[in-house]
Amino acid sequence: MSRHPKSATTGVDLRDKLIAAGLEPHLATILDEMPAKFTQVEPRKPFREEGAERDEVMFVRSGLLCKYKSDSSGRRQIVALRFPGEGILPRDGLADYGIQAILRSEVKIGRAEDFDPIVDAHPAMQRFFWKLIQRNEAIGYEWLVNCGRRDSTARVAHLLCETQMRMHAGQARMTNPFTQQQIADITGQTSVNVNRVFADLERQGLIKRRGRDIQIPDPAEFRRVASFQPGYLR
Amino acid sequence: MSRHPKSATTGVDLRDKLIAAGLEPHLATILDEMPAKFTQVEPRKPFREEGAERDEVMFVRSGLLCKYKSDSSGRRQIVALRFPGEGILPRDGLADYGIQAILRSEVKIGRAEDFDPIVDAHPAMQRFFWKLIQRNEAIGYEWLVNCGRRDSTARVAHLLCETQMRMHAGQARMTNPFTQQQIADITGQTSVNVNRVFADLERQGLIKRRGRDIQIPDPAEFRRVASFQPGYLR
DNA sequence: CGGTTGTTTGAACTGATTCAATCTGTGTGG
DNA sequence: CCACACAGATTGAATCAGTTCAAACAACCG
Repeated sequence: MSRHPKSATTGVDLRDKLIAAGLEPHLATILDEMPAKFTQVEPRKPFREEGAERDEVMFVRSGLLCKYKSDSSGRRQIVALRFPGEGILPRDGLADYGIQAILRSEVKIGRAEDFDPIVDAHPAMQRFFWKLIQRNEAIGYEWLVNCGRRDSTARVAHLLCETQMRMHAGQARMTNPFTQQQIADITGQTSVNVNRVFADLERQGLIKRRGRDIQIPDPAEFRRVASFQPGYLR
Repeated sequence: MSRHPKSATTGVDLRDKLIAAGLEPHLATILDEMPAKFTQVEPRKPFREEGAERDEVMFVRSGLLCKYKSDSSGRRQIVALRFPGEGILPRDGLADYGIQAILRSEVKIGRAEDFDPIVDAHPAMQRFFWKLIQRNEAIGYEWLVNCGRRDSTARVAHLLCETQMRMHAGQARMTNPFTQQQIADITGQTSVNVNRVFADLERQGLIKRRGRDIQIPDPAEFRRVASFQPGYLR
């Protein structure tokens, strides 16, 4: 099975992406022309640490980033994902989470001091980011339900469904971008158990695997098992 | 043991609270004078349902509100709390969560159509709410770590520590506003187990209980057990 | 080829759930 | 003031889902 899948995700044009998400074209242009640099972020290497200054805006052009926190006992929890077209807004003060790449990613990084005045000057842009924040909030709530109330099978299946949507993949197949350890870090389990869940899902005929490629013969049934209701992704 | 503690939480002056949280006085006044009505919200009664329109701003004056979601199997997860002085911002479209009172609460409710123009007109107010949103985001991330990575004892202890801070109580004692069922709904457990955790904590001398009143003989040790780092609350 | 990362499997263990029963305050109506 | 209903807390026993530890295996990379 392929262990290191090529970053299959195609790079997106950020400006188009922002427009598709509802931002007016002329505002998207302003954002696009904001001084910024594109950076390659490698998986498994430290990128932004917990407790560091976070005075940057970041937009993911390709790949996949995660925000993570570590408990005092060192156990890691991934608390959010950022797919291509999504971003991480600056916050003042020290960030309580770190950032890492799940797949090799291209990230556009701008400074808060350039970003903030732009947003201040355009109420429409404000409203736009407001909505994005609310979407992220809704996803966070859904993750809490996932961790707190669903069994391990549903947790993994739900993550796959959400990932599928956020990658804009079809419902019948997808390429799983995560290692089993990362799925464990997202769903609050151990990698050993995630492995068993995958085996179970396959045994039940809910998925077929070929390396990281996953076929879903009956998407409706799969979503039922995952108790996945895509509404929260808007 | 007292079963129905009087809503011990004192009502706060919302304007003062907003100023204390960093909003400039003249902006606080504007918000304060926004058309709005005060409502009594009773615990355990439905207040705002999942999937309903959510075109209101709400500020908690006294008591305690929660946002909750239900899984398809009907299991309930509380995904956020709102203490006095905190608020719930409007979102466009249907909300994916319901709202209920944990304690009898007084809530100031305004319409989004009154609130939005005010925020649009004042970048400083924008920045203010931006920060509040980021605080809520940080709390959400911490809850994910709590549910995903800590054992049941730490989960309950952590919730108590956070509650203590957000209620502005001292570190050596507090009045627990939750039923054990609600703690279970927050920490992703069953009420039976929460009960056992409380018994354990007491047996270990980490807390002393008298009804809903909790004494914490050694706050530093308690926070260690909870792996509570208050930084995320700012 | 050797090193590294990720996946798979087994066996033993344990923390938490489930189900069911009991107990204890509180408030209500007679 | 008592009887009753009710919400919430407590406890026990059986069960089970998920962890832990350890080892083996597979795929890719330089």
